[in-house]
Amino acid sequence: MLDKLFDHAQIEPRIVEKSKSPVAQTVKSNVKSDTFTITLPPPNITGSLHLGHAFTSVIQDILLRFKRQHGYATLGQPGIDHAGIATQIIVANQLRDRGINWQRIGRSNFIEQVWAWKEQSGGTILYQLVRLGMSIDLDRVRFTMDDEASDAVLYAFTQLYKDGLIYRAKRIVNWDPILKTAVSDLEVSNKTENGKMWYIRYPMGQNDFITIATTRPETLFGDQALAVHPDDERYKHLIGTNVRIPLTDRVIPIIADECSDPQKGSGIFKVTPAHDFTDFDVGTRHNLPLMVIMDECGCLNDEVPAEFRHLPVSVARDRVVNALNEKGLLEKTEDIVHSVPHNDRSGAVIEPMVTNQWFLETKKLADMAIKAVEDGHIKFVPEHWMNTYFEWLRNIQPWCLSRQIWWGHQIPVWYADNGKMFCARTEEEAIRQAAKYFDVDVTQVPKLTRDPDVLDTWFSSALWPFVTLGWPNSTDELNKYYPTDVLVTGFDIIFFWVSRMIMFGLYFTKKVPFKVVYINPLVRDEKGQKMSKSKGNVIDPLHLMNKYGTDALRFTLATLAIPGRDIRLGESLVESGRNFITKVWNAAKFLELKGGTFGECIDISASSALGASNEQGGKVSDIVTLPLNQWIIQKLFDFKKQSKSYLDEYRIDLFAQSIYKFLKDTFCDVYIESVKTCDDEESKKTMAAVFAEFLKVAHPIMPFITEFLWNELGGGASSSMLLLQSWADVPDVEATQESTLVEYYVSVAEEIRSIRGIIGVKDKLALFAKSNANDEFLLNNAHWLKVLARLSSVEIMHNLPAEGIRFVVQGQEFCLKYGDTISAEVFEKKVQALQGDIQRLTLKIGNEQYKQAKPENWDADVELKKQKEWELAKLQAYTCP
RNA sequence: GGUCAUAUAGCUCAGAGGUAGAGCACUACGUUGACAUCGUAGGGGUCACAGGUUCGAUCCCUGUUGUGACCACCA
Repeated sequence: MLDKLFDHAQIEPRIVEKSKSPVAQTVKSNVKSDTFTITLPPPNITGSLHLGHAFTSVIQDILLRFKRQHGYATLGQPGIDHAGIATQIIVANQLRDRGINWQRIGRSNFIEQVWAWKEQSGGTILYQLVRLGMSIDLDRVRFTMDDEASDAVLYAFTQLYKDGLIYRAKRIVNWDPILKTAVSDLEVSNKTENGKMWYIRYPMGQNDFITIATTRPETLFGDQALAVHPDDERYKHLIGTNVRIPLTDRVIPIIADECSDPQKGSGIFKVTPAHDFTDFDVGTRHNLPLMVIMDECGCLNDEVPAEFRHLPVSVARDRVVNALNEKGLLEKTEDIVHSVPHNDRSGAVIEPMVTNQWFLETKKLADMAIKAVEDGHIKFVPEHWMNTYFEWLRNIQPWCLSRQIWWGHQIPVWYADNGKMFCARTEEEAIRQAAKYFDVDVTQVPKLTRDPDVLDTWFSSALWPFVTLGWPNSTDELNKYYPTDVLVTGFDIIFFWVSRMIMFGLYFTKKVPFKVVYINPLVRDEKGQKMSKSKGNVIDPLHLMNKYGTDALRFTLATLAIPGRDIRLGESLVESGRNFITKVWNAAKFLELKGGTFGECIDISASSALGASNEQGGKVSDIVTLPLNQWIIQKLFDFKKQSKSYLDEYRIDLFAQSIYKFLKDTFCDVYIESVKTCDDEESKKTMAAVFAEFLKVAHPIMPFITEFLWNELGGGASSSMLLLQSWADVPDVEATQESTLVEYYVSVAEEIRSIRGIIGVKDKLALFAKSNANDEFLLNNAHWLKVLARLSSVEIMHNLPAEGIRFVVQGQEFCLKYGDTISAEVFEKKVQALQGDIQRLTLKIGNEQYKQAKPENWDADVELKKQKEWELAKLQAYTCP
């Protein structure tokens, strides 16, 4: 006996436990050659489950379960990411809180601390994902810094180095003076701030000067030139002459460069190649020296006059401005609003600075990646995200790979004292290379020093889809599961991750890493705000799961998986999701009450009699005789077909909707209500069969309740778990006459209900139907029509009574008798509605071109108009009290 | 400055070239063989605006406006 409500807290853990082995098994299975693979985006080891994870995960799991049910060898590859900078910050802060300075304990001690922390907290999120119903095998969890992944990273790096795509260069990068590392331009976000524009006079000759505008006066010590536009009449004559940098004795030239915009500022700009991105390019064009005037902490260094040395930028700026002012070299100051680059993670103001870094030449890789999508080898869902992808790749810059932090994959390059580099997967190999280079025995090689930098976290992430399957070794798994099928992720990491996986996938494996990129919407709060800890509007998925059940949360998220639109999630939505789960539960209770079980039900699977006869144009009447049962089975087939096609198109939202509609509108509202009037075996068995099929279809979205009911109502007795039950085969059957008539009388019932609303009568009504070819059917099926339409009796007549409300459905006349009266108001309303319809139809029918363009539609409209006119006439014939 | 998305009921959002839909909220009624975490019914929309294509546009095209996001620039 089922309880009053579904007790998710009790049942969910049991189902999780029970599912482990079959989930793991389906990965190993070699029965079927078809595979389906999703590499789960590895969450950070610092992470805990938030709604964004929950949402992405549910979408992935729905796809995984759907495919697994259909017999695919299904792999959802789990893993976690070492998240270089993010993790280093967290562990450093933890040490600080314990009174330990992370820099002082040294690199190897620090890394030991991170590993310890990883062991302790890493992976919690994976258990949370399993609670969410993710059908993944935790024995397969990989880590982006495990031994295999590390080897793969070294392999990839050395390969790219050998191919000449990786190089070390002194170039301008985004420098974070707090973390003391380079960061990628993707990690930099610009914040709009109030600032000032200073107009500074650069002395020229004896008494003359030239004015330039800048927001960064403290960088003037690094200036190498002033630039004007070659066609700017105001300054043309100055090109080639010199000016003196204020506060110094250094003299720099005035140069001509196209990129100077006469409209901006004073039309002249100072060129500081070592500390500004555009200036770097100008400097390169004009062979200007790179003079770095800052240290790694963002303080001015010894290149500047003594009084400004070792000052942080902000302090130095004020001092420089004051000094300029005192010397009369500050012309004016303007308040402006401008954007300033920040690092989100550390909060630091980014200083563009020239440093030695490792770069990856990306142009060729990007071209390959662009082509793969252009040629349709990779599809984006929704498609428009392609544009974002293309836009970035077409303007791609070299990828700065190196980070000056400790936690990560250390760059596999060793230096000899003379600066010679040896790139190798191991130190031994580097020594061998050095021995060859120095032409000495390996034991005689001078001391080599390994590059202290580590790789950008996304380097290892970019290899993830194939590293998790054993690459660079040619493993069975790699051959079987790669390329993977779908990548589900957020639009915010299209640049960081998606495009880089595609580049590396194509480069290293010569194959696309995945065939479809499903970009899922961003989860926001009820007001449309981005959820964030600082705003305090974060909804904890664990809270929702505890309160409403995991199935409720999954169902709710699924209904919201609308492509191309951010979703707003409030608790009330999950509540209505929970209500639907309860509805499923209650339908099961009714089936149980009726004595229906899955062990004894009509076999409507593909192998059944229907399936066999289907080849000869089988009909549902071959397996059930009662019209109601034929009808519901036909509805079920439609539902299954529709559901599958929605999932094939990644319309998870419509899939959820079709589950909702079938269960509620079709199965509960019509079928269960009608079947209450039937006490025969066939109906019981049909109901059981249809509900069993429903559970199969609904399973990917609500695995817990469906699995439980499957077992509870006898499905588990004869076979394995629901998660392995296929609902793939849907026979293509023609509607039987009986089921068509059921459909028809259901619509008659709907019409009666709406009339009842109009006349405002609640009592049971007597229905008279004009005799026609369906008389016998109507008599035999009046029992359920009476329930659906709340009728006291159904009678067939050749001449309908003169009194009562007349209506027509598809040409058949009906009359409803009632004791009450119609109020003048509702009567008038109905008349107006009919008149409006008739007027609209008259106009439409009068359109000669319409008649010619769509004759079938036109005929239907003519018929419809006749009916409406008839109905109106009957209504008006009725004397309104 | 560039790109993309988006505008439909009080709210959150589906939708199709030919009568505008759901859920929530609201109103009324209701415990009739599962279900009050419910049922039955109801009110409520110039489908942002302006052009164009079409016999017909809320839907397709163009433009405008609002909103959101991303990229770039920022002397």
